[in-house]
Amino acid sequence: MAQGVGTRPRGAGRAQLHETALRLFARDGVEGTSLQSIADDMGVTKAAVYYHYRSKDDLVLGVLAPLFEELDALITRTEAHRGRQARLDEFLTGIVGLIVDGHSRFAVFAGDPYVGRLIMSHHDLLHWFHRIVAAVGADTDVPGRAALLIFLSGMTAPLKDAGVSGLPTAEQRHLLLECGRRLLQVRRR
Amino acid sequence: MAQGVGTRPRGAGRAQLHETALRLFARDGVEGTSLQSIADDMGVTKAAVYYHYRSKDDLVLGVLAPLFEELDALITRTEAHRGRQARLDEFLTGIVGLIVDGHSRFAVFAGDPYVGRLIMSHHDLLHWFHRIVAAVGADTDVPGRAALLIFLSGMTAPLKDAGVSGLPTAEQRHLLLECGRRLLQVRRR
DNA sequence: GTCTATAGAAGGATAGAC
DNA sequence: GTCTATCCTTCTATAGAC
Repeated sequence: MAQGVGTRPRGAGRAQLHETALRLFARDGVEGTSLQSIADDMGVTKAAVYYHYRSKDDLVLGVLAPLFEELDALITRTEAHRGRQARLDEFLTGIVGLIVDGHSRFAVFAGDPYVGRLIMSHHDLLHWFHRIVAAVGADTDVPGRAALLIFLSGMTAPLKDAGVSGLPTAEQRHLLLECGRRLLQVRRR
Repeated sequence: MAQGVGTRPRGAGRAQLHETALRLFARDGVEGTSLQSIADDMGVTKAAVYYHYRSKDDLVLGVLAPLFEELDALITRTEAHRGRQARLDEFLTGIVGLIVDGHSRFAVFAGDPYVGRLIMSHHDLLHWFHRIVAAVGADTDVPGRAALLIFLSGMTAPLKDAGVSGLPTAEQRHLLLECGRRLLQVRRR
């Protein structure tokens, strides 16, 4: 069956490259991972990597691309709800799912200094963040924004803990969701 | 006045080196900061940096050293309290203080992949984490540990937000403390 | 689609003059 | 305490054979 644009079968090598690169990025950081080490891990040479992407930056963006799409869809879904509580719930559920099932893509996205700078100059991370902030109604509310930031940037940490990563993913989701709800619950003065 | 061990005045250059290195580490990540760029920023040469530290790893540890001492003191102080609630309170207040007043030392410590690996092989980060976990009584409690991890690793994010970093430090402390309390409050089933 | 070979830049680190 | 000069390694990236 034809599966997309063009006739060329878009290599299985590409999928393996994504998988390998993501794993090393998550473990050693993007700047701590050379194209050489990726190639070594795959048992090929650097030049084989350059066949798929013409620069390291491109590779990083390529690896993160699926996350960008899912993030975009989640925000759109969130914006469709009415009422802050409903939006918060949709967003939290969705983002927790992305993190637990995302094979550490989110950790690389949110935790790596190199990625931060890269995104800032390509996709504009700020645009997404503003949409998120507005979608959950935290744009006029400094404490709310602070809580959201803590959650977004801290959320991936428990998954590296042995006691948590050993749990079934359903429980991981539940655990993170609990934390998110506790942290982001609106407070009346 | 004699001020410490030895006769040599432990240069003012060293203090400036610490300040510069910390600023660049926080902005670009440790691996994204070359000794060359540090030297350039200070208006000296690489060799001048090597006078103070014999390797980059040593420089990183030197820059973080004050944090290690403060962290150690805080944990000891926390362990002295009786009752989980009192310990949690002492710890939260202390750690928030370290982060707000620490000139981004904690951000580099907790957020940089390079530092993670470095500490693992020198000071043993795990030892500290276990002491922290035990001190606030989260060692047998997986959800509690997850919440603690989210807080410790996410806590520095709001301070990079313009709306938060513009506040007086007293309010920043209050804001973070609120989030910590909400997140770490013990839940009965 | 994968390889060898190599260019060219940048990084960490050292020796020794001033 | 800071400099110049240099070494060695590693990195990104390209050219061109198979």
